[in-house]
Amino acid sequence: MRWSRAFIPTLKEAPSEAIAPSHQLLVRGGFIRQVAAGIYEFLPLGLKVLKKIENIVREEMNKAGAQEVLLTVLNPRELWEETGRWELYGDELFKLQDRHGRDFCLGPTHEEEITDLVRKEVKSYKDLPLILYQIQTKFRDEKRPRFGLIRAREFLMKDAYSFDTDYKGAEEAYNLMGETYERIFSRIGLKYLRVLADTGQIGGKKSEEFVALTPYGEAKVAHCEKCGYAANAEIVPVQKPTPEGEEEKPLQKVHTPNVRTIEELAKFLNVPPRKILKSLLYIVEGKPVLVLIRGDREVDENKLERVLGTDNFRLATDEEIKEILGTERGFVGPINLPEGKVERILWDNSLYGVKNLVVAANEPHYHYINANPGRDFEYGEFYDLAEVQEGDPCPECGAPLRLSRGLEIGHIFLLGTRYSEPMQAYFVDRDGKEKPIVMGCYGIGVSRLMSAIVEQSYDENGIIWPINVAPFELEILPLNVTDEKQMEVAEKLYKEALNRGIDVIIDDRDERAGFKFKDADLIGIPVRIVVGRKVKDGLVEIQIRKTGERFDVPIEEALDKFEELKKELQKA
RNA sequence: CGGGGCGUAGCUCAGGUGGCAGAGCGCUGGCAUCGGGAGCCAGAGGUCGCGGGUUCAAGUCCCGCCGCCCCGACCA
Repeated sequence: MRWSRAFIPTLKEAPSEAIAPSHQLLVRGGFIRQVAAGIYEFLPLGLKVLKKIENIVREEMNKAGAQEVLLTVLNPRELWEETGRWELYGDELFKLQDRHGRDFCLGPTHEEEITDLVRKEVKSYKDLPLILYQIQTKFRDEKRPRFGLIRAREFLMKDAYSFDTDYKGAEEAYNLMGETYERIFSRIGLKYLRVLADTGQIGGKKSEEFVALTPYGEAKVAHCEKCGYAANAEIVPVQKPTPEGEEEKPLQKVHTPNVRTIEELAKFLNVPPRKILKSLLYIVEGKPVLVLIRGDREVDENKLERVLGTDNFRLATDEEIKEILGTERGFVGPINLPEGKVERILWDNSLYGVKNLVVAANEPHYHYINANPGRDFEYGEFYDLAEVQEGDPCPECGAPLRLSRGLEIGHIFLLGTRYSEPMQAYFVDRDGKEKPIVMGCYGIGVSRLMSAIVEQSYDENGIIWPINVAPFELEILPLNVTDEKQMEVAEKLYKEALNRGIDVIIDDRDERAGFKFKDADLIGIPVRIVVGRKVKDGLVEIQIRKTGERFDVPIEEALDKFEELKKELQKA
């Protein structure tokens, strides 16, 4: 490619709406452009990277024996009615009608369609096992699209589905996909964690996420350096503490004017937050539910959802607190509750066995000190509702857990018969009996990967692409295009690089050197050969984007040296 | 969906109290220059998000709508 003819609209400044580094750099580097919230165009450079990622995914999937198909974007409503997801998927489903008024959706995922295909064609155990996959654009009307490609409403996904005669086979497929994912993410050059996860809306028996470690990620993961345990924070159990042996002191009511938050209270009464009982009033399916937790802990609403069995809940508003409990925010507690007003009281494990607590009095501007559950008010049902914290004991070995933020780039599910049963995807087994196919499903966010890579690999000058996914492997940069000798050498190197099959770009624009260096850094080409004054001594300079290293080599050795460097960069 | 912010040139932004539409960068032409977005001269470029209202007069004040971004809950 000749830069003078290329469509690479780079920007000196980041657009104001971009916050995440990957979003800013992908826009500035001319990889993507936004059309609407969460909807992006891929420009030539962006598409090149996307295709390289896609091909790595494809190669590894094929190696694992999976077969590529291409399903449809437009899905008829009937298919989604069969699994109940036309309703369950909710507003995230993009719905539309054809000219006859028939309902369709734009596929957000393809369990329904693939199961439909397989149930029609697979009749016997002889047709199994089978793994099918596709790389296709998905549509989800996300509540909040964010951070460029990180959470988009239209995005490229690789989705795979496995079909087996029994759980043993399904588990083998699941494990095979897990290993395949590890190979894919390693080849792409990502630092990631494989963690246990919630099966969530998709359903099923078991699932793991692959999380790219980056501070801009949306997922919180906990991992144990001692035993290797790793899980999405929302499923990490937090154990009950050992009961305190402290002696119970007499209950005392104290005036706490306008002291509402845990921090204010801790300061005002000079007690540590862990000695404060925090009470949160939730409205669950329209009914008030009180959640109690230790002052130094936060409620994990994913855990709460599992305990409540519904996602239809939210914190009560100030008005609701007044109306239901007759008190104000900050002064809600389990003591002196008005009779029959609260549907249910849930205790977090963190409060187990704690003594002499600070508890709000359910009366504005008053708290109790030295309140003791069991003596001053009743214990209730205990549950694990707390967010895991850095240093909490590992559920496997007890060593302190570490917390990191990350970006979910892949997710594998052992589905079982969640889809095959309702959709009646049966096969006839060796024993002549009809049985439901046992399924698994496996997703990779292909376009999201592009952002994940950038999040893990950039500096103040721009992107640093791993060589396997870089838009070009090599840039040849003649400093002065009006210098005949320089151009002659640059052109010669360019043509020979093309002959050798190197993915190369030559910056043949009549621009100042600094300008061209800035652009090259921004778009992140891993290696460049600078052709400058030293050509008259038979030398060119090689520069490595990642390390900033630069050194002279004889012109005729430059491309050999590049190929050597490429191998090293692929290993790193 | 709850809370907050922002919409003015291609980009980043400035435009007290209502009174001629602005800057830097980019773009076009010219000059100069050629190892880190340097400089000089000249020029083009606007439905001030959209609709209504108040006013002699609205980018500015009021009402409604739309769009985009951020925090929270959900997902690859």
